[in-house]
Amino acid sequence: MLPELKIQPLRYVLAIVDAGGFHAAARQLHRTQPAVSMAVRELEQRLGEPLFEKGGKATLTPFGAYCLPRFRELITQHDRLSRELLAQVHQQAGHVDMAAVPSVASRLMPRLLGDFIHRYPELRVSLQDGNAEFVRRLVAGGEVELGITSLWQQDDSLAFTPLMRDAVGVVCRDDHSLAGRDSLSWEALQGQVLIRNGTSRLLEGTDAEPLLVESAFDISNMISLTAMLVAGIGITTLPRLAFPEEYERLRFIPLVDPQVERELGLLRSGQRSLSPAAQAMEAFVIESLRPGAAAGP
Amino acid sequence: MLPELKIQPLRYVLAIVDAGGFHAAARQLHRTQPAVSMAVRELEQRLGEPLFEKGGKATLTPFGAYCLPRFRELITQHDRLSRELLAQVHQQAGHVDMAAVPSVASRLMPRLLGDFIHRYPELRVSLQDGNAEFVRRLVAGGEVELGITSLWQQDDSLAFTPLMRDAVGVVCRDDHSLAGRDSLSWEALQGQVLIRNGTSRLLEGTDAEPLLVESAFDISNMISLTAMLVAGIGITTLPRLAFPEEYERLRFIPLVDPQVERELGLLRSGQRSLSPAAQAMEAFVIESLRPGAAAGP
DNA sequence: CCTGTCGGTAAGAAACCCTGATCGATTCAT
DNA sequence: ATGAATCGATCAGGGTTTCTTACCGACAGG
Repeated sequence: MLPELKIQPLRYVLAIVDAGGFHAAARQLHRTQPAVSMAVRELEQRLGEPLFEKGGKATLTPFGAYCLPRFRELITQHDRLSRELLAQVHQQAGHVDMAAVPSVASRLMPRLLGDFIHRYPELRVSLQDGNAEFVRRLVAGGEVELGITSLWQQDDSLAFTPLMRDAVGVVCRDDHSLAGRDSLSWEALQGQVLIRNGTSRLLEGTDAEPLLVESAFDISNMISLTAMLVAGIGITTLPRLAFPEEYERLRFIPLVDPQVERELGLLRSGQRSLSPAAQAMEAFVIESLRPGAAAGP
Repeated sequence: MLPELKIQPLRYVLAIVDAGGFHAAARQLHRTQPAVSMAVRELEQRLGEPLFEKGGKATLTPFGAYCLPRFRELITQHDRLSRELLAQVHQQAGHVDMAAVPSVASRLMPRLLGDFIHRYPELRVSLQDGNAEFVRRLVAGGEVELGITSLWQQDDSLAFTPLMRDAVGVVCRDDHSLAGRDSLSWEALQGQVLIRNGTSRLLEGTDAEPLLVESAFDISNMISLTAMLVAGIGITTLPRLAFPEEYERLRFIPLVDPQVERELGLLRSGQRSLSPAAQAMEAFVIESLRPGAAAGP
């Protein structure tokens, strides 16, 4: 029912009008004159009405004059779309939705995102933060394309690229009896008031696991946790990156027996592919946080 | 530089998404499945980025999801244009600019335009009126597509289709000495106070030409002319159609010696072709005002 | 394990679009 | 006038695009 208008013949019509003839148009279109003639005639009989007068010169019919601005409009919209998609593909435009665990979001991302938007000034980034499970769920559900987190359980539908290892240590106030140590073994912590937090599960399955059953509190909120530590109510364990260095009275002492680490990495969907902007972000993150390592599956 | 997006592959993408698969889409597009697959792949490599995930099912990539509404938008605009142009061609939409001499405009056009818009309810008409020279100039200059007028001088660049002959007669007040006659010869008018008007040139070149030199007035405005006639100041000659029948005191007496007629017809540009709407009007006018005559060159 | 459905691939056929040569008409200069 | 130049139209042909037919491998459900 509806005739399919192809873009190119419409361009020919515009060219004929503003070049003032079929020959001149053909020249500027890098086509031969018959190509232009035939394309126009094809278009005319598809519309069922001539666009140019038959006699001699290239003059628009009234119908042609009616069509002209509309052709121009459709071509403009086509070109706008084409340009826009190309910009997306070439990472000169676009948007990345991502998520990270709080320690990464607050300690690594500010610098990283600053560098990123310096490298890709046209791209936009949205960052959410939440615990590892939250990040995993956002990535798995497609609500964000990338997550930076530690991986608890294996998931075939998600792809995890390790970026860095983050050692767990003990955090206490500077006047605590352990505060002067360079390193600790788990036995030294026995009998201490241990405050559990969201990262304490890292100790599960290690020699230090017995400590967890002794812990009196379980505080997931970081502000509350630091408040309790500063108040000298107890001690806790945290990965190095999660240790809030802005509190002068808190000390971080590495745990060496057992050595416990979390592995931070980039999480993405295993089946869904990435938008061009997210591809740029993925490569940028890997390059930034894993210096001297090539990307690989 | 810019890739040319053809409309059809975009349609394929939409169909794949809302049919939920390549096979189903191919069915509803009346194509085979490989045709759809290949068209999509062609589009993908033209964009430089896949639209659908590779593995198994037909799932959009994030880039594909980004493209989808934009494809839909471009297709919508294409179809809107296509539909609109088709409506123009099929005379289901459009606009006719035309002009007519005052007698035609006031006596024939109201009825004719009423019938026309009843026949073509979607079309719109603009009508200007003015003397024959004015009408001719509008048509020649392309400001209107059609004129209904009498033709003074031949003009190769204009096409004139005769519609009706309009006999000239004498107009006088009902108490005038000639008012009772059924017909008149020019000699009977000698010695009368003759008022010239815009149509008096019709008498030039006829036996009645001597009357013109006797005329005391030359009044082009119709209101003024009728006022003078009603006041009994003189008589005039007018074509039948230009005789203002709404004035009860005025009489029209046919001039039979010589028989003078003007030929009213449809005027259009000889080189410029007509818009579809104007074509409809042209045919309608010819059919309405020249009953029982087929259209000719 | 077989079977139906999915999408991808290969080869040939049809349609499409372009080129090169040529034509008739018009215009312009001689 | 008449010949040259330029205009757009036309036609045969070949190269590309885009379809169809036939077949493949992957996967899911009975």
